[in-house]
Amino acid sequence: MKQEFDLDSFLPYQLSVASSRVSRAFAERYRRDFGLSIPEWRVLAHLVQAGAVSVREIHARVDLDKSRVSRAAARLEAAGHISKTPDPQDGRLVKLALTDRGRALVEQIIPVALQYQAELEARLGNEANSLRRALARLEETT
Amino acid sequence: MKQEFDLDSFLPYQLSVASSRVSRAFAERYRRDFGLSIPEWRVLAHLVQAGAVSVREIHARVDLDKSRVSRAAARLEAAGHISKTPDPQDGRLVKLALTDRGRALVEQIIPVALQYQAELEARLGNEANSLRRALARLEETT
DNA sequence: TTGACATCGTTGCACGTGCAACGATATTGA
DNA sequence: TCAATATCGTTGCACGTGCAACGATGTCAA
Repeated sequence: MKQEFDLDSFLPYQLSVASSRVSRAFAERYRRDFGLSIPEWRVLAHLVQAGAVSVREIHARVDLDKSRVSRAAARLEAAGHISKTPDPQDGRLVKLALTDRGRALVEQIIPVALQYQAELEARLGNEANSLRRALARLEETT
Repeated sequence: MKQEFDLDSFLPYQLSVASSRVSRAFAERYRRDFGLSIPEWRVLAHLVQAGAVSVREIHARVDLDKSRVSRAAARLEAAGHISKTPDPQDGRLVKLALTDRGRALVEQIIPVALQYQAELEARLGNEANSLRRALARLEETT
């Protein structure tokens, strides 16, 4: 039997290509405007909604290896965007929290992020909600 | 005004997480069973449907930087899965082609790939086609 | 109390990647 | 004809990442 296989219609490939293009474009935007990498942006975005939180928690919630979180946090601290303080209850934990400067930065980025999302949704048209549903389904069944 | 932002419902983030999980799981499968990386798999998959083809062409068609294609091709040649021959018409081009051994390998991988895709589609249920449509829409509007 | 084990965050290391530069070859235009 | 320019594939390099190992701290059971 003849082997038929079309990479272009292979779902994992389509997903990977779409994702890397979207990420690259978005990453370029906030790298240029704010000097941030993707892990740094994820850490900030989580802190703004979760308050003071440990590296471990971010690692678990945001799909980043703990070493990535650790290094992102180190850079963010060096830039004055977050503070790192040992947890008084549990000396193993390090609490990360936004500084005022960091919060101001995040509040600049969020509108840019939302606008980029809106551009994506405009490109997707009525498929936008389908995409969200499908991705949510994948998330649930992991 | 209070800033509201939920990373979990941010589309680029959802897309990135879903994609990296799918890719990681799939990559692990054919790394373990066949010793292949993602770029190598893409090169093989393209060769099986396109015949003898240049590095440049694969680079353009398969969303891989040409250095990645070049290195993947070097490894595949070392493993005896493809041949690299200079194009007689244009000395700058290198034609890549599957060897018999490479073709036999690809014919082993394809069923595994299709099965993994089927598992994904099973998880997605009736959202599978939505996802395909949405990804196609993103592809078109790039 | 204390020893074994678990968890946290950091770090060393190997590796893959993106990007730019390079030599080699082709093409183009004067 | 030949100099300028473009294209192709490879490679050097800097950098980010995943993984494992580590020291420090905490937990738990004997």
